[in-house]
Parts: sequence; structure tokens; C-alpha cells
Amino acid sequence: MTQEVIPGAPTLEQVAALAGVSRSTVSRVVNKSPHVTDEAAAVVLEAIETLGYVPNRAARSLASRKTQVIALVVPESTARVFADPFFASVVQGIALHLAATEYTLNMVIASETNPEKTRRYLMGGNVDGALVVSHHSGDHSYARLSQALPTVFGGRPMNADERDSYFVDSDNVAGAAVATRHLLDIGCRRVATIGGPQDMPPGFDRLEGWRRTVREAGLDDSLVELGDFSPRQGAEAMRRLLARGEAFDGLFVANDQMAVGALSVLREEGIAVPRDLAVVGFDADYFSETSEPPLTTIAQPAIELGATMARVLVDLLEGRPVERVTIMPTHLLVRASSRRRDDAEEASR
Amino acid sequence: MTQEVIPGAPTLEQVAALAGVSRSTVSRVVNKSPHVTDEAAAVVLEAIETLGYVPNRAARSLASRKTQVIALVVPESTARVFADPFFASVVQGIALHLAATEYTLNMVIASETNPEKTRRYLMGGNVDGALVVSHHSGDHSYARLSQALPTVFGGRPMNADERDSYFVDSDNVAGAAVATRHLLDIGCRRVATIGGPQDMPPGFDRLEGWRRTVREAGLDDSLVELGDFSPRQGAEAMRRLLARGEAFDGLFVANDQMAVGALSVLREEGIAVPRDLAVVGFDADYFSETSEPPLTTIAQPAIELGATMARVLVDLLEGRPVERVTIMPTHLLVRASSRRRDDAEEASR
DNA sequence: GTGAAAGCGCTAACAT
DNA sequence: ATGTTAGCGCTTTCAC
Repeated sequence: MTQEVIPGAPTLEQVAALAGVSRSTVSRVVNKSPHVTDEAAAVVLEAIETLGYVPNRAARSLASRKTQVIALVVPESTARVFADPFFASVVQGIALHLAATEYTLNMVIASETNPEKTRRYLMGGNVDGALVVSHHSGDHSYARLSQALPTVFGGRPMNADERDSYFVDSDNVAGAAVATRHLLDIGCRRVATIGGPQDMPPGFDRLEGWRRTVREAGLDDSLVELGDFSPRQGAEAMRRLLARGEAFDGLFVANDQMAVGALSVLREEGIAVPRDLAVVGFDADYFSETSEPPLTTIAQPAIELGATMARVLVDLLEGRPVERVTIMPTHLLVRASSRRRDDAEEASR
Repeated sequence: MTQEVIPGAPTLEQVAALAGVSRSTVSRVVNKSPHVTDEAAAVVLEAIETLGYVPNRAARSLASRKTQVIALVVPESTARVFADPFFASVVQGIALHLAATEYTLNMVIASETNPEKTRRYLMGGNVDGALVVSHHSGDHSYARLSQALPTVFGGRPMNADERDSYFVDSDNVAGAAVATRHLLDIGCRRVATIGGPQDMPPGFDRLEGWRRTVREAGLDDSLVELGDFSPRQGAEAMRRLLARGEAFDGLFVANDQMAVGALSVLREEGIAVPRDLAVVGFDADYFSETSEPPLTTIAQPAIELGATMARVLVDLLEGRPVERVTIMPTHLLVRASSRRRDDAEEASR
């Protein structure tokens, strides 16, 4: 018997021929259908092995009307800050989780000048579902998307009327509350804050967490300055806070980058951290590790958040029941910028 | 005439019906074939517009035997350092460039425990080409891949026998040379270096650039300590350098992370930067911006590098002539860690 | 320049 | 449990 030399990738048909069964049976084996005898399956598997057969996704997808592709939608403006470590970790979590499934990750940079192009592509039946990560997480320009395509968002939407979409977010309110509580616990008597943009959920939520906590402690919540999450504006907000001339011994900053900016101002002004002022940031990024002093901060489970987004979407696609909203816990990382004041100081109040 | 209500995405057939032409003609228009009259094209385009038709990739790919998909292969270990800003920028460049083409970006996390799975997928005709970005760029476990699939690597391969593959890299040798030259130019009389791992091309090349430059200047090239690119080992290498007891007034560090570690040691030891010792890093990452003092460093065109990788691969796929090796220029960013010594000091030697 | 016909490799009823 | 029969939506000869 002469072995025909067949060019290109082996097809299901060739596997069937070699195994001496029909294509249907091979298909069933490949798709792990239970309606195949173990013997048949074994023969098929062996044929697959010797041929090095890999199913053709295009054909499979055309016939099954499923693409097995999940789009990762990244608004173009977000792509520019792709280097944001938090964002990168979320993507990593998504990719890692999906690698273990049958789904493929399709990165789509959404042109903001021509959003129709992206919408068309996504709605054109080229993907089974979409994951949307936006830097300014409030911007849900793809909210409408979720009506036509299973979609999971990273970060909660700013608009309450989008509550019918699926999203995964970290618990910014609780994180900020824990940070503030920590400052109080180490003996701070007045805690100021540098907040983020109030039109972005993380900015809004973190300010909210701080506010609730200081109020609950019976303290005033007037020591607030805002910035845009950049080190520069963090520094400026710090100067404004200092310029008020009011005393405070604790400071919660809505993200580490602004905190680093604030720290540089404190250094210039000769204000010792944590002795004169204890500082806590948010995000646990590079900045917090390398700052002088290292920054106490709130760590977000970025990788897990990404993995959870992927899990929720896959569950959704496979018809398993899923929660619309998933809030991931954060945790406090205590470092030198907020080391507990010693008892002597504590007693002196 | 009653308008049939057709569920799902519109098909080419429906466009043909509405335009009153055959499917072939619609296909030609969609694929920009020149063999269509302008009138016919206009009618078809209008039908496409009103229907909101988007070609089905799976069908197209099945029929044309092209996938229009490019795989971005990320070794799993690299994915763990996904947050590496350089790496993230390269990916950004790739994604941005591809967004302007007909190609789709498929992120593949290559399991290192089961490399066969990835190889099968890639060689199974599911993608038209691959882009490989590896953190330890020397590791070309996917070198063999390029024999079966058009592949472009980011970073040069360590093995010379892989010269038949396509790759894009930044000019590490020249960058290190410029950095070292800069130290000499500002008046340094002896320049030490903290090098990276010698089994990684960037580590090797940057040491080479330093070595050439000091030799050309007639200086000795013995003041070398190596680290693994981490801040911790940068600090340790710095201590070893100091422990030698030999004087030097210039230091080139193979990356910014190690430079930051070195800087912290110098601070501890009371060695003023740049007064006592001028320091230059490499990478121009976050660390270099926020260090104390800000670090003079070499910027790599990360986004452009990614974009170039994408361009080379697309050219390759479309049969256009391409260069096997593309070396991207770097540039010097002068900051406080190497401000020129003033004339008084210069004169005193 | 345009249409008709024949698949691309696979899945999914429907038989058996 | 397995085989048979139709397509999935598109491209691509090949006629006209």
C-alpha cells in the first residue's frame, strides 16, 4: 500500500481514512463527545497523533457558528498608557486564564476616531464575546456593545444606567477605607487626602472610602485636594494642601504616582515621613516600591481581576450562571511611609 | 415587495441580492479587485452600507486558505513580567501598527511546560505568521518555528546559527557606547560598569558597547561587575565595585532598574551623584524618571520597535522584499545623574 | 467585466 | 455508536 504524500496540514478526513472510521467519528472524538466507544476513540487518537492533526479553526467556526475567539478591546487612548503596570497585569491575567481554555484572545485596538469600524468588526460575528478594559474606566463607549455581544467590563461603569452590564472591579471604596483606617490606627489625628479625578470611578470611589472613614471617626473631611493621577499633579495638590496652613498628620493619596509627587514636595519642605506626616498610597506599583521612603499602599489583585473577567465571560458564553458584578478585595501593604508612631508620641496627645 | 427579516449578521449573498449582482461581484468589490466597473462597485458599496455587512472571517479564511491572523507569541515566563514597560510598549507598537492593516492580533501565551501545544497551534494553519517577543531575548525556543511559519523576532537571537531568521532589535551596542562616551565627554576619567547577564543579548551587547568605548579612549576595561537586571543585584554589584577600592568617577549601568539599586547604595555610602560619580542607565523606564537624582539614560524606541516587527512580518506575508535584520537607533536622555562637571572641577585635573 | 459552479474543512441533524 | 448528508459564507477557477 503506497502512502499518498499530501501537502499542507492534515485534515480531519485524512485522520478518518487512517483510522478507518467516518469523519463524524473523528469529529466526535476531537470534540470529546461521549458517544464514542473507547476503542474507536483510541484508534482515532492514534491517527491524530501520527498525522499531527490540528483542527482548522476557520472550518470549525464556520460550521459550528462559533468563533472561539474573545476580543480584548483596548481603546486607543488606553493603549498609549499600555505601560500602566496595573493595566498590563490585568491583560496578563486575562491571557493566562484564557490560555487554559479553548478560547483565543484577539487584541483589538479600538480607534476612537472611527469607533464604527470596531463595532462592525465585533458585531460582525467575528468574535464570541468581548472584554473591555479602559484606562479611564468610566468611559463605557462600548456599553451598547453588550446588548449585542456578551461583554465583560473591567472597572465599574460611571453611569448607573449601565448596571445591566457585566463588570469586574476592585473594591476601591473599601481599599481607601482600609488605608485611611490604617492611618487612624497608627495614631494620626487628622487625615488629609489627595483624590483622583471625580469623573473616573476609581477617583470617585477612593475619595468616598476616605470620606466615610474620617466621618465615622468623627473627624472633618475638608482636607481634600484633587489631581489627575500623575506625579506632577500629585505634587501640586500637596503644595495646595500645605498652603492651607492647617495641621494634619496623615495623608491618603488616591494613587502611588501622585503619592510619589507629594513625597518629593514633602522632602523639599523638610517634612519628615512618616514622623511628621504618615502617607498611604494606592495601587502598589513600582513607584511605591522605589519611593523614598517606600510607600504604604493598597494592592489591587490585578492579575486575578483579569482572570476573573475572562472567567465570567467564558461562563457567560458557555451558559453557566454568572454574577453581573464582581468586586475583588484589595489589601493593605504596610511600608515605611506609615510606620506606627512609637508609644511616646501616642501618649503625648 | 416585502422585506424578508433575516436573522444574524448579513451575508455576502444578501448584499448581492440587494445590489442585484452576483456573489462573485460582491466578493470582488470587497476584495478591491480592479475588474469591476465603477457603477457596479458603487451599487455594491451602497448595499454593503445599508445592510451593515461585515465579511465573515472564518468563511473567508476557509475559502482563501489565509487566516489574516498574526500570532503574538509570549513565552509564559515573559508574561509574568508583562508589566515590564519596555515589553508593554513593544506590544503596543505591534497592536497599533496591525490595527491599520487587515490583520488581526492573536495573543498566544506559550506554555513552557507544554511547548508542543503552542507549536501545533501555530503550525496548524491557524495563523499566517508569528511575532515572538521574549523577555530573555536570547531564548529562541521558537527558532525552529520560523522554518515553517513566517516569523519575526523581537531582540536578536543569541545563537549565530539563527541568522537566517528575521528580527528587529534596538542598537544596544551603540546605545551603550553613546552612554559611555557621554560620561567621558562630561569629564569622567575612569568609567566602571554594571553589566547584565552575558547570556542575554542586551546584557552582552551593552557590555560590549561600554568596553569598546573605554578601550578606544585608551582606558582600562577591568571595572566590571554583573547583575541580573534587578534593582537588588544592581545594588550588590555596586557594593562589589566599591569594595574593590579602585577610584572611578563614571558608571554605566546596563539597565535602569539596576541603576536605581546602585543609586541607593551610593546614597548609603555618602557618594554624591553626579558630583563624586556620574551615572548613566539604560532603558529610560519609570525608574529612571523617579530616581533620586533622575537618571541619565538611553531610550529605546520600544513602540517603533514593535511597529517595525509588525511591518516586517506583514511585508513578508504580502511578498514584499524585507530586510532580515533591522536595528533601531537609541538616544541619550541627559538628566541630573550626569550633569556636566563645572569648569573649576574640570581644570583641577 | 460578470456569473455559475465547485469546493475550503468542519459540524450537525438525520438515519441506521 | 457510527455513518450519511447537507450545508456554514466565502473565494476562485472557468466560462461567457
